[in-house]
Amino acid sequence: MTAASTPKGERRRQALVEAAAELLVERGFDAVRHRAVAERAGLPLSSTTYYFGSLDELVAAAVEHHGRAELVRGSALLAALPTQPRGVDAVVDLVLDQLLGPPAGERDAELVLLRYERLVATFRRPYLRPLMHVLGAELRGLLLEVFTRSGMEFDARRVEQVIAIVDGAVVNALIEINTDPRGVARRMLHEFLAP
Amino acid sequence: MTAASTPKGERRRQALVEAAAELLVERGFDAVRHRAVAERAGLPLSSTTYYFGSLDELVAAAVEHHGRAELVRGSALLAALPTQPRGVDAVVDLVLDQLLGPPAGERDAELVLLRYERLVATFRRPYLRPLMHVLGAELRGLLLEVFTRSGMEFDARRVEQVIAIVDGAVVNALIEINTDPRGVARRMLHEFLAP
Amino acid sequence: MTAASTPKGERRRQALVEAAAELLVERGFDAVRHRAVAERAGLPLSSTTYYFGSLDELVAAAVEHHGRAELVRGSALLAALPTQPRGVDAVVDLVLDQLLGPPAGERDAELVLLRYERLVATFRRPYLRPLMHVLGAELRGLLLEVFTRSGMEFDARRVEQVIAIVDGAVVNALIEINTDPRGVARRMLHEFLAP
Amino acid sequence: MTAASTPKGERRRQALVEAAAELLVERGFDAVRHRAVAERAGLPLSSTTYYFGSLDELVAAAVEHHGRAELVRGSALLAALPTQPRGVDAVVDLVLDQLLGPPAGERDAELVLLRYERLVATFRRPYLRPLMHVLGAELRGLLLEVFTRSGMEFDARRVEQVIAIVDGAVVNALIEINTDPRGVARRMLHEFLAP
DNA sequence: TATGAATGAGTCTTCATTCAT
DNA sequence: GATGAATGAAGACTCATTCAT
Repeated sequence: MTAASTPKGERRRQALVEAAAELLVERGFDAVRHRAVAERAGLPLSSTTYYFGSLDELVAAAVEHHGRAELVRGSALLAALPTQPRGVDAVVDLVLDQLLGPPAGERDAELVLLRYERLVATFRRPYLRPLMHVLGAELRGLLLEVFTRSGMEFDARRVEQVIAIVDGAVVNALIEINTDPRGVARRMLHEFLAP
Repeated sequence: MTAASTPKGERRRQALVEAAAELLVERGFDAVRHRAVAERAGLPLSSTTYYFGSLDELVAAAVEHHGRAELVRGSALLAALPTQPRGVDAVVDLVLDQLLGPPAGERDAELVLLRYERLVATFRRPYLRPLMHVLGAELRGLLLEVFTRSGMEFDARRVEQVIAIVDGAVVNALIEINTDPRGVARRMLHEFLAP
Repeated sequence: MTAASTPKGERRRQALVEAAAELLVERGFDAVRHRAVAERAGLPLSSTTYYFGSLDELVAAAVEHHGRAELVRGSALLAALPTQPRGVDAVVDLVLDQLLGPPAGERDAELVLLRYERLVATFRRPYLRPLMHVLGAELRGLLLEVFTRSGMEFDARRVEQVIAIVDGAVVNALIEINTDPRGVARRMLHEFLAP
Repeated sequence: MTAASTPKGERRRQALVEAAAELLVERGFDAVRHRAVAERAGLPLSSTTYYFGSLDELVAAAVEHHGRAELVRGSALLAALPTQPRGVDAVVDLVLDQLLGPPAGERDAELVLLRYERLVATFRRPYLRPLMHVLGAELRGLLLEVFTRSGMEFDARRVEQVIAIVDGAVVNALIEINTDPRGVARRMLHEFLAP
């Protein structure tokens, strides 16, 4: 159903979005240029402006691409999560899974970074705001459910605190040479939830 | 002693740094360009490459300029702070003064934003790392002293939590339209310190 | 009979011509582009190349559209004009009605401008020449009749002088800020006819 | 004194202006593009934006180049003109020399055309207005002097009529295949001055 | 008969950096 | 020590036209 039934135009558009999304993680917002995207997608330069009215649109699509993928993954994790009381250690990891994505791998740091780059970048790119709000709301929903299924009665305010702790920890860890944002956040969140 | 005894070269260098620093707050890292800096400083274009080996050096100088200014201000606040027990409300404000700068008006958000833009930007600009570390260490020292003088026995770990709470709150507030990062951080920090 | 009996193709073609004609007055020859025309007509982009072999054809059609409309209006004015001796003042106005169109308000200048833009543009657009000749001949016929019905025995040469005076006056008035080509032409023509 | 003492930068700037001016006569306003100008001048593309802040500036310089050259030529003719009574025939030719430039040669028509293209183009290019006013004023001064030295007491109004007659005649002649604007204007002006 | 898709060529402009003086 | 001059590479975006369907 993918290759066969997806209209060709839609496939090319998708290829551009993916190319842009890759550049976004690898080299940041500044790297998402018409030329770079087209080359990576193996498509002519003008296809970028054909499928996207402006570079901003393409950037937004790339941000959304990542955001959606993260939410899909988060939802999947949640769907597989039985409702049962859990200890702090377990909950902390579930929270990090939702907030920072999969535990590790090659580009762990880059992928985590992107979550904060886009937050900060939104300030100077108002066109990202609506998208970021939607993404943020869905993430919070997921997180709330994680707590619920773990037997913890957290309200929205408490969830917000958890998010703040994790994000604050990560943002400050970003300047380390061999940064381990996940590790730092885990420690901090653990202390917070089990003082 | 300043104008008279400072060598001309040093003065011009400083003018460039200040111009770059202004651009940095106003329009972000991308706005720090040779041309823009030189024009704002009222100096010839090539003075930028004459005094700074590359644009990165200039960016680093601008970041340092802001960082140092913040620390100077923070130190001054601290110097004027009598040692005496304080309630949570008072401490929260002192912390925010150190972490986010003066309560401010006009460009409050921009100035706060810069603190996070540079944190996040450091990941892709390794040359900023040493500087950011020094700056961070000094800030933490200031913060620790604030707690000490307020009769609170916080250790480094606790300070780190406070920083995380504030930074996490702010970073998430950055996507709001009429963002009030300071207000959000105040609420969150208050809940954290006086649950 | 118009909407009902006009074949669909012919109607769409006409819509394109009208869109092009609008762009032509509003923003000049350069503004007549496939995209702009199609968008304004609310038709698909490729309909422009489908109904017109090239952009030039479309431009020519737009020029003709205006030229014909002016002649139709001029003929109507003439048809309503009783044969009777007239003073210079009255004749001057009748001439201006024919040469510059209705006294107008809002876009007076733009509409007048077009008459000269197309004259000048014809030099570099040979494909407009035959059309411009036909249009010019008909206009001269109208003008001659105006004089005749006003009791003035002007020959073709005299008509040519009148045209020159008006056109020369207008063309020179085009560089004024709040240009009043009609006013300028009226004064000049008056002096010419009643020295 | 030309090549030797003219600073190099000024020479290159001049080369660009001349290239632009050539394109302007040969192919009209639309042909004055960065690429085309740079290529014709044998200079790198970016030299065009180095010497001229925008394409408009370059276009204006090209227009001024022609305008000034015409005035210089007109002044020279005038300087060589003894004060003495002249017949209509002679005066007509002197007027045409001033208004249309040298009698003939290769690109006669193109050069004449430019005088009207720029008049008409000014309407949609407001930045040309001041320049066109200055040029126009100087031309009128020249013309007035021509009449004075020929023993004709023309006032500004009469001069304006003469200009209108010539310009109107030319503008209408521009649509002819083998256009002879000078000839047409001569006949018309003659009739006007010696009816 | 129509049109959506597509693109190569070109538009103006910006910029970091080099270099001769 | 200082800078005006210069430019290759790249930036976002536009457009007439072609073509498969």
